[in-house]
Amino acid sequence: MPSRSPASRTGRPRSAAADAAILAATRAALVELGWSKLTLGDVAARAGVAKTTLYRRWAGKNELVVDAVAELFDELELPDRGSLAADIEGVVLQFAAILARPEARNGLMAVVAESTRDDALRDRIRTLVVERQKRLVLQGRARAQRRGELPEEPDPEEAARTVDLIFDVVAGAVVHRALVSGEPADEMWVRGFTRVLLLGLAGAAEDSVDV
Amino acid sequence: MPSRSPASRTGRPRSAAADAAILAATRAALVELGWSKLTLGDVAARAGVAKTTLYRRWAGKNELVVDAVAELFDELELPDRGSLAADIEGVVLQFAAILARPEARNGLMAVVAESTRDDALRDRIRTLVVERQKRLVLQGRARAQRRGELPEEPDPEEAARTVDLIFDVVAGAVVHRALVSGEPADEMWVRGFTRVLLLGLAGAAEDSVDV
DNA sequence: CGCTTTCGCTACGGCTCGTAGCGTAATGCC
DNA sequence: GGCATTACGCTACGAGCCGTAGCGAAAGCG
Repeated sequence: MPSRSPASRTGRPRSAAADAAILAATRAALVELGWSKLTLGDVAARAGVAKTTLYRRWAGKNELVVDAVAELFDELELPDRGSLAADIEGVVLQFAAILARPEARNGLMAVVAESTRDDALRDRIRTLVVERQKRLVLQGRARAQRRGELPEEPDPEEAARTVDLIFDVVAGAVVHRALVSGEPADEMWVRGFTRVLLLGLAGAAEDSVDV
Repeated sequence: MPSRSPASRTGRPRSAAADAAILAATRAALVELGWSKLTLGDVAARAGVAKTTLYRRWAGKNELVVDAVAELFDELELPDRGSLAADIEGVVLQFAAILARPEARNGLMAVVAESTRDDALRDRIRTLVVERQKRLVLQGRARAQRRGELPEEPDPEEAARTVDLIFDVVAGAVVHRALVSGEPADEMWVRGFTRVLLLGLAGAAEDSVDV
């Protein structure tokens, strides 16, 4: 996902291997050095690439790290586990596993912080990371509605608001657990979370319903 | 909250006014420059203080920004609004208002990202920012239990897990809405969120209960 | 008054940044 | 094959920030 050259069909093509090497080197540098101490010169050296090559493809550190981290979220899937609760638990555990990796924790939050002052960066994150996650919410919700576990929402605007809300609650809770509270979102936590999400605070405490 | 000098009762005392000026200058610099372009030299110049003075009090950029941002959360309170739902809505709106300020958005996420590689910084954030917020959850929960809106939880370990869960859900959702989705956590959103939190996904869609 | 600590100022080596310049390598088109 | 075009590796550079040292002056305390 480096910055595309404007449709040039002639000349030497860019090395796809270099792209992969640079992104992998970026993740490795994130693990070892963290965001603030990561330098583009170091990344280039790790990737076995000249610094100038790196600058020809990415505008700066922010864009590079977004692309490097975004690849981590490619593996996210939503297999049908039979019930809404099981689907949620499955995808949340996947999400938590990604956030447990140091390159994700470190890089993701940093670029999100930077994106509050950079609209282009915000769009990049939205396209490469956020939208892919949100698609899972849409998918799981539609599936639950087919099962009759969630009511249909005729108004499309209202439905969009609901999806956004669910997404912020789910993704926000997992991220906060992993990064701010700094404790693992393990199976026990995910069960409790799913229970609250489906039944609410009062309902979750009751022993009667098994999820 | 700068690094304390080891109990020296003699000599020239540190200027408290300088502390306040430095923290205010840090917030101003966060607004104008953002985290990555903020330099300690610039902060010192804004505060009308020598750069060396700044380094005598704070170990580095991370610690300084944590302290500067932490002050923003001092105003958080939990007035009794009569019901759990109203209490939640009130405190969430306060929290959202703080996160709407650019110095909070920008600085907070950046130091959280850095804290994934710095245990001392993580503790600092926990003490100065997170614990104060969590106290509100404890307080609101106890109040709701007195009202009979939430069940008592005899096992203290279980109760602690519940409080942690609620905290991650509430704070995480608001932060994610404000910073990742990048849309305001306004009254309409907060109402929808509170509804889901109390009633769960299925229950929130029903029209029968007014919260 | 002396003792102690802080303060402002200047200066410094070291690091990273992002770019420019050059020669070379790899492709498409004729 | 020759040519135009683009990517690549390498070197070098001015600029900016970092964090620290050293100094004299200022502000408290007994």
